[in-house]
Amino acid sequence: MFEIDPRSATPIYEQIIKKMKELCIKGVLKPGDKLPSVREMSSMIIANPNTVSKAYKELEREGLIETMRGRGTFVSKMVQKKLDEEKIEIIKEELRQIMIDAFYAGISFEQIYQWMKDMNNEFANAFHK
Amino acid sequence: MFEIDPRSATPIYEQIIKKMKELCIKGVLKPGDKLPSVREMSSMIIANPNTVSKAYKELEREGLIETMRGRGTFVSKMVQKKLDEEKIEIIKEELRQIMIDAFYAGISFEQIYQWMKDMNNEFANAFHK
Amino acid sequence: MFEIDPRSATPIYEQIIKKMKELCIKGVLKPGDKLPSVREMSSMIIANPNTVSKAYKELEREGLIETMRGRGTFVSKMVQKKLDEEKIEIIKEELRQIMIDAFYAGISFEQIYQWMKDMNNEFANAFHK
Amino acid sequence: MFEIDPRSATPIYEQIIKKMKELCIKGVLKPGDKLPSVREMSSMIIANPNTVSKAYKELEREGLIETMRGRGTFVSKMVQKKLDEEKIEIIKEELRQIMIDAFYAGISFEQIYQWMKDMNNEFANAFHK
DNA sequence: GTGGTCTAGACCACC
DNA sequence: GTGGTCTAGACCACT
Repeated sequence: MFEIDPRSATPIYEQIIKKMKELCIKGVLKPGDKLPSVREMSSMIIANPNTVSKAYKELEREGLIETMRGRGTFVSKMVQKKLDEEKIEIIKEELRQIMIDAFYAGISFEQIYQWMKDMNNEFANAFHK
Repeated sequence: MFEIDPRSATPIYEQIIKKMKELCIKGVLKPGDKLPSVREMSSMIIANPNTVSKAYKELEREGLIETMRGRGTFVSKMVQKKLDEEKIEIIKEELRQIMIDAFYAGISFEQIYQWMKDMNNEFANAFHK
Repeated sequence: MFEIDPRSATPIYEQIIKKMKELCIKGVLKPGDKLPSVREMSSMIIANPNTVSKAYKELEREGLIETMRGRGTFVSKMVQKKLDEEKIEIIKEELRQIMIDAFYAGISFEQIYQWMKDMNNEFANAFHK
Repeated sequence: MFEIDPRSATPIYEQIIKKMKELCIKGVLKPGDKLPSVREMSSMIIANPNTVSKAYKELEREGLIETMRGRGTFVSKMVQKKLDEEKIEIIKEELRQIMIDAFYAGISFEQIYQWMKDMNNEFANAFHK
């Protein structure tokens, strides 16, 4: 369920953030659910508590999770999808880069579109609710 | 034409690589075209020559450009789109991450698809040739 | 009337203290009024009794409330405004910090002054008696 | 010029942030100026590099400073005072709390207003430009 | 040289 | 029990 690759080029804390977002969007983690404590998680994935803490703080800053002092960390009830112009521009640029990489890797336009549809399915059709 | 952002989180040498690929796919740079020399480029974008050199070497390794000793660096004639399973898997993972980020940024599925089509247009319909 | 935010970065016991002071200065709580017991309050705001107790003790130490053994806790009759040099210096530093934050948040000097006047009104003109 | 109190209740990294903002608003640090490197600063104030780094990152997130990879950290040229509703509400609440504390400390309304004007002077009249 | 990431281990406040 | 802060020291990528 929670796999982290310590050898990967992407930092561990980022892997945690990504995994968490994925679990939330897939509905595995629901609003109000308690997350493993920093120490629990750090021993689960064999990482330093500070590293987990860093991931949790970033997720909190983004509004996906909330920490209740002395009680633990929970999935937020209100995930307000705020339209941040700057953020949108960044995502668009990332998409452009992927399209370029995909082209050079010989991936077809249709293949990408198919992947997108598959992913939306995986995400419990999050995009069409 | 060649904008680099020294403040960006993505390394300068990577920005150069990306920009190069984009110019190639858009048709601004055509096979056989001569690239600015490392020194020219480094003074153009105000970067360390080593940084530019690193980008050129990586582009050469990927087969997009070729260095002719004593004559300069040129866009390759044959850009072989090699189907590298590993590379494809990486791109798919990146796409998944973009889909997740897009969801939380409030971007719609249709918006993403529209962007993709626009980009293909920008890229001289590279995907449908 | 008595809202506590368990998600806030400021500790719950501190939130209670602040809220109490606010209710006193606004005249909602008057000298001699009985406060909810620790247990009542803790169930009202869904907090640990120890947390409420800590807040009450601090308020008593500051002289705002008094505990009558066996009878309960009451708002003090004499709130002596003691001029503590150290305390004043702290408040001045806090004000300086707010001014800096306000500047970077794009808040105008006049806006701050207006807020101050509004708050004095809220506080039953406590400052001008 | 850069005094940090390791015994203070406010975390060192926060003290750095506050000091930095103050130096910027006072004009001691000007847009484009280079900041001491993380290591320099950490030895200057006798703190751990990680602690300084944390402060720098937060300042960067807030847009006051920018880091140029491998070159160092600089005061931003564009300090866009973005009107963040949430942030403004927080500042207003902090101001309310200060007013309450000031009242109980026996500080007069006029005294606070005078302080504000003095501070604006200190800040090179930042509020009235 | 610069900052970014990570670990190990410590102490503290809050609940 | 929880997370927040800090230190010491390490390794790495980028310029």
